[in-house]
Amino acid sequence: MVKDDGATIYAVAQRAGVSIATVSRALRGTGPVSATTREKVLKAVAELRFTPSRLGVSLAEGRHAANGMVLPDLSGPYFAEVLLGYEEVASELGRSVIVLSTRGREMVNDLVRDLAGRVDGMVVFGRTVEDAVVREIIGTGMPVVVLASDAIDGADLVASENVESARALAVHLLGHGHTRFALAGRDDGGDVSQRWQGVRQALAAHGVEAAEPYPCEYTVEGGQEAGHAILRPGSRSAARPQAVICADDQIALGVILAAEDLGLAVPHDVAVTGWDDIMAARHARPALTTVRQPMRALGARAARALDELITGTRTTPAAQVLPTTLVVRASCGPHPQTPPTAPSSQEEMCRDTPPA
Amino acid sequence: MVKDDGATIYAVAQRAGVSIATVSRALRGTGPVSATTREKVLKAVAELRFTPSRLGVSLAEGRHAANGMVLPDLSGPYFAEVLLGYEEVASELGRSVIVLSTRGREMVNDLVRDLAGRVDGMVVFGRTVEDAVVREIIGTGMPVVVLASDAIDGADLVASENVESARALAVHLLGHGHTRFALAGRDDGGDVSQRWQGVRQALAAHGVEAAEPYPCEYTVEGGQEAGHAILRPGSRSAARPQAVICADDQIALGVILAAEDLGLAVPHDVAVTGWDDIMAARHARPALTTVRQPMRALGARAARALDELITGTRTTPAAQVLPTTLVVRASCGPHPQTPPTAPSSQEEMCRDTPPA
DNA sequence: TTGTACGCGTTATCAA
DNA sequence: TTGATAACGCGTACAA
Repeated sequence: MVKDDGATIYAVAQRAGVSIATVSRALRGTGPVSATTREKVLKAVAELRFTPSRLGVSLAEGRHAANGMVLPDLSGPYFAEVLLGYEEVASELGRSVIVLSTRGREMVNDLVRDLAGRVDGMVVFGRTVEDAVVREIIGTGMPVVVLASDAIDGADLVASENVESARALAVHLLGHGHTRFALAGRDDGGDVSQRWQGVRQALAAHGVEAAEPYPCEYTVEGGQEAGHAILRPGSRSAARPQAVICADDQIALGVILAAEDLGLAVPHDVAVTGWDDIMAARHARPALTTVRQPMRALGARAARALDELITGTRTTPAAQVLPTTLVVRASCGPHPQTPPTAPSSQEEMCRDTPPA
Repeated sequence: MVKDDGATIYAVAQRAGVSIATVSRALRGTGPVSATTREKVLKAVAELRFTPSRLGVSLAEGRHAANGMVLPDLSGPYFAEVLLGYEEVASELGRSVIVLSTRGREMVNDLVRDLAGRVDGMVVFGRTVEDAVVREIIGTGMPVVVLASDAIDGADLVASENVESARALAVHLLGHGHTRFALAGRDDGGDVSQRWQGVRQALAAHGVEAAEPYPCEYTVEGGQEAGHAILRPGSRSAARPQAVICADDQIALGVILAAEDLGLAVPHDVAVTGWDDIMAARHARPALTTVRQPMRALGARAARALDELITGTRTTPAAQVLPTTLVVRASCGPHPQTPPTAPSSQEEMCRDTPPA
């Protein structure tokens, strides 16, 4: 019965003394129905608590009215916020959202293929599924939007700007006089790759070279581990780095924890920066200097782009890159040009207001 | 075409020179098929890149192989973590997850009814949908698990313990010598009601009475607003409260912000506590004393309970209440019995390790 | 071991 | 204005 109300359109038709075609027309207003007949139908519908079976509708209409989203993980604020923006718009557009988290799951390919069978289009976070599988799905004609990654042929891309803001971050740190840098966060070949690239370019332009990124996970624990490895006396390089640039805020929080463990003061002994501007970044002490991503907007944009592709409003793939904001707080060091007593004056590029 | 590969089971049957019944049997192993025939079928399947239409399968099988989750919001770590635990288990059980966030949406009832047509069962967070609608859905025979709320007849309940831990929290604060308490967070008639109830009981047992909870939203901004209202000189009561117990961590972070705004030191001038133990709670300064909820476990338990109901393993509704942990950190005041130089010794009931 | 035919619940076309 | 009927794509008794 696929748990509906049990009542089918046939039951309604019988009860109203009409044909199923008339019931359908009366209900969706797709064709002429006399007032009298409509009355009878609606009455029968009410009495039987009839709700059209979603399965039947989808089969006949040839669409699911549902979108998918494939993300690597739901822990941490970043993906949840993107999903939030996505669901909000998708729902507004009359589409349900099916989520698939691939975190450490096997059979991801099969799960994604199954998902593809349930939706009219899907958003795929970069680095969650093999490119080959994404291409395969695109090949079936299904609209796909790739999120926070490099473009894939035939799919839309929605990402936030990485290289420029990474440069700006690095330049800001150079302005503090730092010359020994460490990077924390596994190079994922996607978003983070671009960040490291931007950082390296900016540093190189000033004759500074950073060590290879420490390949940790994007979690607080991963950051803590990285922090120990990077900051422990004589661990990786001769001299302890003066600044640790982290691939995301969670790593940065972990690095700060590690610094505490080692008796180092942030930012006095070592500067630490993050990326994303999650809630904890603002409330941590020292508050995190970071790069704010428009997380909800990413999801919302992806939802709209996907809708265009599905409805056929647009047929050629497009790419949109959303701007980010450097948020300077305390963790990168004192900003002498302003009195340290006024906390809000620690912000340079952006006031420390909550994200819109 | 509902965007599959386009190839239907008929095409496969024709190509393999067999009937669709044989194709179906060969593919799902539900009946005898000769090795030779199977070969032919698989060959045709591969050549045509055939994937059974999910719609057809669902229609024929009479099930969606999908579960729903209705939550009020996806912002903030709490709901995302619960969803994570839910999706993880559901996926493991071969079920997709459709999410519906009701945050400030109209037509919630219709959206929930639509969701009901897409799934074999659903988890509903308390206070997201009118009880009448939930009952209506239960009335259709659909398995429902209510999350973090009061029980509803005919539905399972999964919640975390509130009253006892609220008592413990209040008692701990009383132990600090505080006698003037304020509560921040709108009484929602569900989870939070229970917390306020527990707090009040414990305080009353010591002859202390708390003011009415300040009815703010469960966000940092809401907490900040509440903090100002509560802590501003001469605002609500004659004497400023010595402790502000907040309905969740985000509110608590906001209250701390407000205290800073007003030039008050936490915990010296005022103690602040939260609830949930989100990531930011641990990294805030002062670190938040809070009550840790097993967020992922809540989602995971709900998924398993729902599965039991769907598969019929269990037919009578059940309720499970998961234990919580009081996590004592710095925001509730100094703990003189231990040297303040050892940060980890600030924990009484629970070491400040990351949640499992 | 294989094939036929029906059921699942709609929408939509076409004839009346 | 209405009704019969053909899709839509599959699973599966039942017959062969």
